[in-house]
Amino acid sequence: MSPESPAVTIYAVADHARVSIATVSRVLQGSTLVAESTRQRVLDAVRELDYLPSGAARSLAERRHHTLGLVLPELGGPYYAELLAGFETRAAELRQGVMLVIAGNEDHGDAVHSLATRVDGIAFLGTDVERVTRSAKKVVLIAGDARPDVDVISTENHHGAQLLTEHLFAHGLRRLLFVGDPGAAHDVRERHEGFVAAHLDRGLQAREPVLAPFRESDGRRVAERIIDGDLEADALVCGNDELALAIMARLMRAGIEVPVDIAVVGWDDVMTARYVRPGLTTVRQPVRAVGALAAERLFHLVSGTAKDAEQHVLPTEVVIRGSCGCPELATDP
Amino acid sequence: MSPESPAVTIYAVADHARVSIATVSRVLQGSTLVAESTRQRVLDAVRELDYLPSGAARSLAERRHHTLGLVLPELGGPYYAELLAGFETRAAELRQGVMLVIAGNEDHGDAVHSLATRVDGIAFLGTDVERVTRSAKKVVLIAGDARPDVDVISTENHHGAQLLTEHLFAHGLRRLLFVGDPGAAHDVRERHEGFVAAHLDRGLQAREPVLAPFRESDGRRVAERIIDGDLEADALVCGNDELALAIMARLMRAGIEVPVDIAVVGWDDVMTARYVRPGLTTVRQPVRAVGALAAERLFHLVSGTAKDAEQHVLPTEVVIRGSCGCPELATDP
DNA sequence: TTGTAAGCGTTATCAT
DNA sequence: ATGATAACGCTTACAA
Repeated sequence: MSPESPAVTIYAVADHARVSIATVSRVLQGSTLVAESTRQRVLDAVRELDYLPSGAARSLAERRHHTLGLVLPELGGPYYAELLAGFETRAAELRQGVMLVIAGNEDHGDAVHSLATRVDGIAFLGTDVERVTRSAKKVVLIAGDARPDVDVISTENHHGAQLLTEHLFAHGLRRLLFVGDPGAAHDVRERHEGFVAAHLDRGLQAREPVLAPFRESDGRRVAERIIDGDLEADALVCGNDELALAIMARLMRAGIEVPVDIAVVGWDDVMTARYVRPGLTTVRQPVRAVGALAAERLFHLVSGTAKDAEQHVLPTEVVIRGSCGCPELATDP
Repeated sequence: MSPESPAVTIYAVADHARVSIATVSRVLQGSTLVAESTRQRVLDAVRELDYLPSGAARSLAERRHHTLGLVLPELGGPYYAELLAGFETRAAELRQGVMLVIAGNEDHGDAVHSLATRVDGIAFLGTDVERVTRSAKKVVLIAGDARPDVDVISTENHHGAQLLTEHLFAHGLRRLLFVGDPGAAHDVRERHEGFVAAHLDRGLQAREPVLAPFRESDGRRVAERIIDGDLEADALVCGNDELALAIMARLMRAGIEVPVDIAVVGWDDVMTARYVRPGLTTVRQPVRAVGALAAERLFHLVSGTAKDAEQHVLPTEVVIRGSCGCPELATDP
C-alpha cells in the first residue's frame, strides 16, 4: 500500500500465525505434513498480511527459476506473435514463467546475457548457434539449422516449396523467380532449395533468386523492377506473404493482372492472404505448435527429463487460392 | 557443458582470480574503485570459467528484480503484438527484463500471482482494477477505466469515434449501426459513447448496438443478418477491423456493394485494412507508444521516480479509405 | 584498493 | 507435527 512499507516476508507470516517459518514454507509448498488447524492459521495470516513470496529467494534456494526465455528477432507480422502465444501457453501449463527479449533492439547482446541469468533455459529464433551454445544454459533452436547436438524445432520448408513450385509448373508457367534472401535465414534457404529442386525434377535450371528483405517496401521495389521490364517472369515465388502481398498490390496498381499476367505465391498464410483478391496462394505453418513444442522441449531439458537432443520438423500445408492461377473458391473469409 | 556440472559461482571466479568475492562483484558492477590489473584478472577468470551470475541471488540481495510484468488477455491480431513490442523495447532501453503472461489461458489467476513474485511491477491490459490493485506491487493499467489512484495509459476513443461517425453523416448516411459489445471492454464502450455523442450533436438518436464479439466468425454472422434483411443500415461502425473486414467480405460475396449499398468502418488499422478493396476506413492508435509508455511509467513507479499516479490518453487518427464512401486514394500499399 | 562479514527471503535437513 | 538452522549466491557496509 504505502510506497515504502517494508515487504511482508515469510517471517512476518510466521509471527502472525505463531509458527516457525519452516511451517509457513511447508503450507505454501502444499506439504501434507501439517496439521489442518495450523495450516488454516497460516493461510489466514497470508491473506491478512497480503503476503507475496519473493521469487528471487525461492529461486535461489531451489536453484530453479521456473522461467523459460524466448529470444525473437522482432515482433512484426503474425508469425512471431503466434509463436510466442504457443510458447507462453505451453509454458503456463507447465507452470513456467516466460521472459521475452527482442533481439532486434540495439543492445540485445546485453539483454540476452542478462536474460540468461534469470531463466533456466532459452529458446532462440534466428540466431546463430555458436553464440548461443556456450551460454551454459539449456537451449533450443527454432527454425534453425539442424545440428545433432542441440534441440531444433522447425517446419517443413523444402518439400512445401517444392510442391508449390511444381504447382506453378502444372499451371504451364515456366519462367519462375524466387523472391527473398536465402542467406538471411535458414528457413528461407530451405524454401529456395525446394524451389531449385522442383526445377531439377523437370530438368530445368532455376534462375538466381531476387534478393529482397521481408518488408513491404522491398516488395514494392521488386514490383517496380518488373513493371519497368527490368525483371521478367510469369510467376513469383516469394519468401513470405508480406512480400508477396506488397508485390501483388503494386503490380495490380500498375495494371498488371495477377494471376493472368503473372502468378504470385507467398509463405505463412497471414490474415490478409485470404482477404485480398485474388486470394494469395501460400503455405501454412503450424506456428503455434512450434512455439508450444519449443517450450515443451526446453522444459524437459531443464528438468533433466530429456535424454538426448531431438530434432523436430513439423509439417506444412500448401493453401491454394487464386493468385497462382487456380479458380478462386468463394468459401474463404 | 556436462549435464550436471555444478554451476560456476562468484566464489569460483574469486578463487580463480585470487581475489575476494567482493572484488569480483565490484568489477561486475562496474565500480571504479578497482585496480585495473585486478579488474583484468577478474574479467579473464569470468571468461575462462564462462561465469554467469545468478539473477536470483542478485535480485535477492538488491531487492529488485529489474523485471517488468505484462499481462495480456490474448495475443491474436496485431494489436497486442505491437503493444508488447513497444513495451519490451522501452523496457530493454531501461535495462529491465520482461515477463509475459497471457491471461486467457485457464489458470491465469495462478500465473499472475506467480508473476507478481518475480517482477517489480505489472502492466495489465483488460483486467478489472480491483483484482489487481491489492497485489502490493506497482501497477499500471492499459486501455482501462480512468481511476485517479492508479496509472492508466489509454488512447482517445470517444473523440475518434465521434469524428468517424460524423464523417459518415457527412456522406449523407443516416441509418448507422454500431457493431461490437460496449460491455466487453472499456475502450469499446468509449467508442460506442462517441458514436452516440455524434448522433446527439445532430439531434439524432443512436440505435441499440449490435452486440458481437471481435471474431471473424461473429462478423460473418452479423453480415448474414443484414443479407437476410434482419438488420437494416446504410453504414456500420465496427468495434475493430477484424469485425469490419469479415462483415465486408461476407457482404460483398452476397453481392452487396461496399460502400455503395452500405458503408463499413473499423478500428485499429490492421495490415489487411489497406490491402482490401475498397480500403477500410478506420482509426489508427499509437499502440507501440502505449506499450512503451506503460513500461516507462512502470519503471518510474518501481524506481520511486514517479510522484503521483498519472493518466495518459494518447491521440488517435482517423484513416480515410474507400469503405466509408470516399474516393479511394491509390497511394496505399 | 581490497577483504570480511552481515544480510537478502526462501527451501530443506536435521532434530525434537 | 513442528522448530532451528544451514545453505543458496549475490551486494554492500564497514574495516583494514
